[in-house]
Amino acid sequence: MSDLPIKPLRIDAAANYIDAIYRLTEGRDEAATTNALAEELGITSAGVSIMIKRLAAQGLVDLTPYEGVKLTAEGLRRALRIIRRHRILEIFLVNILGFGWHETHPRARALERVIDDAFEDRMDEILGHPTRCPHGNPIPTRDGQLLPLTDVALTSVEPGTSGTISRVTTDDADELKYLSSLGLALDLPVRLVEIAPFDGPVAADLNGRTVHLGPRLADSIRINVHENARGAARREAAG
Amino acid sequence: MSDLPIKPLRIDAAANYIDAIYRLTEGRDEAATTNALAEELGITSAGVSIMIKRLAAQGLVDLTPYEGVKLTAEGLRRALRIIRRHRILEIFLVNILGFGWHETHPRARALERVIDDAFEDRMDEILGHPTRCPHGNPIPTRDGQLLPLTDVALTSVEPGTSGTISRVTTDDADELKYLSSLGLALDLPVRLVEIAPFDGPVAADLNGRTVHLGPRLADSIRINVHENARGAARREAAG
DNA sequence: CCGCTGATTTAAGTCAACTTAAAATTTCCT
DNA sequence: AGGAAATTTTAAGTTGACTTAAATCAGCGG
Repeated sequence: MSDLPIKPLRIDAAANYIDAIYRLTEGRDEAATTNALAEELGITSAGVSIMIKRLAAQGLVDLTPYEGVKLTAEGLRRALRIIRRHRILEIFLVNILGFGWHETHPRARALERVIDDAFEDRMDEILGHPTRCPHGNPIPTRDGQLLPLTDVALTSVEPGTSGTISRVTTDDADELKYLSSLGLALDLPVRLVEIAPFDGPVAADLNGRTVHLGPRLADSIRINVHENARGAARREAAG
Repeated sequence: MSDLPIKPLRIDAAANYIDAIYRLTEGRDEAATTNALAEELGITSAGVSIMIKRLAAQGLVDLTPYEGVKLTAEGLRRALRIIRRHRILEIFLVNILGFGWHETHPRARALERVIDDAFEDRMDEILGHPTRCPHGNPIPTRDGQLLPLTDVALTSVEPGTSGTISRVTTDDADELKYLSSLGLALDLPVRLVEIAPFDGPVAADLNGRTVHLGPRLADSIRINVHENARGAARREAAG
């Protein structure tokens, strides 16, 4: 009649921070600032300040006071374990449970900190070892390897450039829902038509139909440029 | 980039208590004592004493000081919601994820307090609206109905009585593992051969083979007695 | 290079859910 | 019924993860 006491009733808060720091520093090489973390985690900067000191003491982050934090090798290892779990869960929620790609994020977030390795492995196997999440983000391997991304922002290429939708970088449910209502999905062919000036709308040819997106939303769309594309990417992929 | 803040970093402790109280009072009509709860939850009786007062203030339990607690109607409703979630999760873990029946309990326990109604409904649907968990316990309906059990303890029938294994009431992984290693599974035909005196071993014919079990373990096996059984049940089903 | 602004850190307090130790209550035994 | 033993409750302290308010620091504009 006895089970595991489920002793720690509080969820490992460190994982929350590690995870947030990873998201904030992903790609760009800068440190995550206290304020940015506070915003991301929805708590005050004072709280963050205290907590990151504890993380630093545990060797999970490198802390430069009044500067910000970066993950240490160990911190990064942990972050990638969580990211892997998160993304596999997202695929699981979509492929097995039948949720839409806009319904996965908070659920995966809640689940990722209670499942164990065996659970992760079963999902991975059932799903056929997926390599990316429903939004196109690559899934780190168990030992923390992450495929380098070759995609670029839709808004970073010359008008006329065509490619394939590789990734969507927003987590926002409403935005994702709207995008799929436009018929947008991974691996669809897309061609940038025009970017209106002064933060104007972005026109793109999506699988034959022309859609118009606000600049912020367009920015979250990543594409792999076709080999024979007419225009060239203006800059490298970001975040 | 923002998600739900996952604000309450602490898991709803009340659910833990409700759940434990249900398990302790299931079947028998007595109140759950402070000590029993403390044992079940792995905390001190002092802590339980404080907490159940809070639960009482919330109208979830009826508290008689120095006596114990019983669930109120509302408390029972909540307990049954958790139990339902738990048992559906167990089926899910076995049927979809491929875990053994001894590997489900702690995992379902961890998961049951982070999934939402939609998740529960998807599982229920995918599983074809199962009516019992892998250990044979009935699954409450969404509105808290629970099928009355008609099974009795294997150790409560006259030697010679035959029936079908309906349920196993232990949660212990090792015990469950051992039972399945003996070839025991739900719905198998079984016949009580003999109960040795002085808390002696219990001999049973299990699907043709005779197995010998310690009295405690045998006690956790429930059977539905065959209509044409030679012996009659000695007492009603318990716990 | 002085001072102001905004970001960051420290200090001190809160809250839930515990803990240990002591006090109160019930139960059991003769 | 009387008193020891067991159980339960109260009191007071601890812990983790916050909070608000005050103090400190970086960085730049003039």
